[in-house]
Amino acid sequence: MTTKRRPSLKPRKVPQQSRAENTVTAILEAAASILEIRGMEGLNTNLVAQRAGVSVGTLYQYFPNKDALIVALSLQAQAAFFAEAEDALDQPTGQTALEYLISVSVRQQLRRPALARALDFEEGRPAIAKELASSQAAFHRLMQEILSRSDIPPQDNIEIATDDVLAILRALTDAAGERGEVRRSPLEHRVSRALSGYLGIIDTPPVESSRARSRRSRAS
Amino acid sequence: MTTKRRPSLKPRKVPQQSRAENTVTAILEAAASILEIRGMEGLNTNLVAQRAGVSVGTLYQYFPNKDALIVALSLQAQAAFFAEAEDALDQPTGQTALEYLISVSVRQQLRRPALARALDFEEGRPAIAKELASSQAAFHRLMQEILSRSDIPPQDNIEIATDDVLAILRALTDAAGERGEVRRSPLEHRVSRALSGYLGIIDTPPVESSRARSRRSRAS
Amino acid sequence: MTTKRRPSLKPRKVPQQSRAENTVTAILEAAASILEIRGMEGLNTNLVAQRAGVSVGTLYQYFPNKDALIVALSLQAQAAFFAEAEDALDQPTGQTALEYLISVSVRQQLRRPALARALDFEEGRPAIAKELASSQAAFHRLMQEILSRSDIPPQDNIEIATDDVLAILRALTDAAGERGEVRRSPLEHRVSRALSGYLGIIDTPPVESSRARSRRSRAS
Amino acid sequence: MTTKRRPSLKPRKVPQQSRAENTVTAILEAAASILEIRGMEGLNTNLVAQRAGVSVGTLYQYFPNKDALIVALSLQAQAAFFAEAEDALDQPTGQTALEYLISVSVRQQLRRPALARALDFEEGRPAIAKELASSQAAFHRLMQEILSRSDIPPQDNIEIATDDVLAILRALTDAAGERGEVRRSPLEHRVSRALSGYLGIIDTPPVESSRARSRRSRAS
DNA sequence: GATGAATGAGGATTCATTCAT
DNA sequence: CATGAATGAATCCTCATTCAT
Repeated sequence: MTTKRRPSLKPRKVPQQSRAENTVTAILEAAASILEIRGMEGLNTNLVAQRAGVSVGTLYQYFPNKDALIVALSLQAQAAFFAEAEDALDQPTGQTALEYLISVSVRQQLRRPALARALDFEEGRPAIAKELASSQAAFHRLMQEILSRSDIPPQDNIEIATDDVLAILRALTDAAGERGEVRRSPLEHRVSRALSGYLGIIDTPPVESSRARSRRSRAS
Repeated sequence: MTTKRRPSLKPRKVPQQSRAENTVTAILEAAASILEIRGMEGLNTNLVAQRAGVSVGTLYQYFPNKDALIVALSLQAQAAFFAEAEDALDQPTGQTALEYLISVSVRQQLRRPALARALDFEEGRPAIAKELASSQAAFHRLMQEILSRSDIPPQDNIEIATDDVLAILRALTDAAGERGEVRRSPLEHRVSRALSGYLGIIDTPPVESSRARSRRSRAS
Repeated sequence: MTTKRRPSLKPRKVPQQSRAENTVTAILEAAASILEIRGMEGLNTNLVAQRAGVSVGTLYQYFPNKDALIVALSLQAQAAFFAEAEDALDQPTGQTALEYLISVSVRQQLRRPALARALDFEEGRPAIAKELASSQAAFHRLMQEILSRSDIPPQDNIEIATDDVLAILRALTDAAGERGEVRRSPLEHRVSRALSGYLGIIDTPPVESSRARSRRSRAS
Repeated sequence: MTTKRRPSLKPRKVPQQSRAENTVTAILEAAASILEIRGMEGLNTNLVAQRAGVSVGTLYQYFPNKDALIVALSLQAQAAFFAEAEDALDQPTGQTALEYLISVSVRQQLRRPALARALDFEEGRPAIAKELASSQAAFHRLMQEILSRSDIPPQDNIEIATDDVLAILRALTDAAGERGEVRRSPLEHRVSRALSGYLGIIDTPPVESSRARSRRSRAS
């Protein structure tokens, strides 16, 4: 007992041998799959270790506590997302960049929808959010940069707009995942419409008709 | 239009507060305030009982288990919401009905934002969701009825659209609550824009001014 | 996890029903006997609960953690000691008061020597010492008051002298307990000699005999 | 008198530091400093290894278990003490020998007071005491030899007297260390008074001045 | 009905120690 | 010999729930 400093949620030690790397991977995958199937309430460190084929002690060599598992999983997902998402900046216009981002988000979310939802959920917990702050900020910056492009109507409060856009993105993809949707394109459209409306992007008439047409045909 | 006036699902007001009624109220309020301040992890039945000034035994007299507390709290919030929300059906058009609903949602959410968020969060848990299914369905029906009005563009899949609209509504109000926003009007605008975009509602310029007027009067 | 305040070591709740009082007594006695026989390393909350014939949960109703058990045990011992020790102040002279105190200490220590030693030991741990500070201070004051009597040579630094006297008292009684001594009188003599020497008290020959006599009668 | 000069029980100095020797030294020093700063509860083999810059495996190469670390540390301290303490036997009288021993003890204790206290503490644990028995016995013999000198009043029970003298010595030096005292001379006086009193040594007034003188010269 | 004492399964975490490389 | 990854028994502690009074 005595004094107990609040343990950081960062990984405790970096694996230095390859077998250790495997161990970490196995632990994370075990945690992911439990989270997916049983949710946070079914997640306990002993089970994770068992499923990963290691002892609890080993788990704790790499993760200081249970929350650190969630953090690591989130970070992993975010890194995967970011790797693809950054390319959005190469898009010529804000609108295409936004579409790109939507597409990436949707793709990621529908890969392991249940996991993604569970993580979205957990990321809301203060203890976790705190740890992910910097990573989240990177997202925020990326999105904000896109929203600041000249072809996107200027927003009253860019910070809030960014937050909201991300919230809508998450809400719709989570809902789709929960529903068991698997087709990406319809979801992308719906997100796109909500965001366009939110941001005040007018569907330019000429473009609109052609795009709408193609959408209609694709949607069938 | 379609429907006129149906009996609400929940009593509009609680009858003369009997002793038992008082106890239940005290317990729920204790649970609510704990949920608000410490979140779900800080909520435990012993603490709730203590804060409510009753014994745990008494708590279990009224609530069969912990989840029942959450369910009751949600139900209570939903009843309060529904009491106001039903009037949306009296609105002449789908658009005004939607605006009305947005307004009610925002108002409710900003009353006790932290509590509302916590409940939104918990309602996602299967165990809870199951209990709330019928109440949620009522919402869903209400919203769907509005979205089916003739002045709102027909949606490809009305079920999904309804879900999505509710998801967006929740996402934006939760985000606002988390941010500490207190002014309703800006939030209502933002939600309105997102939903209009999602639903394909074109903001007809002339209508806009009249809408703004009505909104102002409602906001008083 | 989240935030974890350092729990106080004070009893968690005061028993309000008589059976609860019995429970607390049983827990403390169980802890005492384990401490006596197996020492601190053999002491664990599950074992204490089992030996007390209650569940762990019950133990934790009354003691916030393991250390709180030690604290309670120490406090109990100190209270017992104090009850007798205070009468030392009624003695006419500092020297007789000191003798009186020695006698009380020796008697207490030899009642349950192993327990007393274990507690003396644990009281040294910062976490415990902190909690006992005020109780210890009372001792300190009592002793200091005695050492300040006119028939005891003035000490260079009364604080240090008090500390030292207590340390010697404890050291010799602990050593005696460890050795398995059971006779009080020889131990009292030895302590008395050490303290007299430390304090610079000259054993006035005539007085000595009378003191010896009185001691003998008290010892019966 | 009785004994002249016997070979010390421990090598006076460690031979040429081989690599293994260095490792052992590093481990012990790491353990010592942890013990000093965090006490026994902060001491764990993994930490010791890390602080010593070696792997746990290596630590276990040299020390069969954790207690062996404590034992080694104690043995080391006792060897250092003994190296100086033996010379006490060269003193002409029992009283000067005792003074000499007090002086050595005080000096040792005040070098690393926190460590010394922690070790004194641990040495009380049966598991440790058992291992140290023979080394402790050497102390005991040394002290007993001194107490048996003709200028020291004969004790009722020489075994007990020896024990008690050592206990007082330890108690007062530990208390001083805890208090943060750094000056040796006042502490030596206090110990000396307590022991003289205990042993029945009369402070012969004329002798007193000469003793003070000799003490001063030693203290330089 | 109310009380609050008691329960005990469940889960987090530590750390001495072993062992494959 | 050294390394550091892995082990898992041991312990602490929580909290939903039950039950005697």
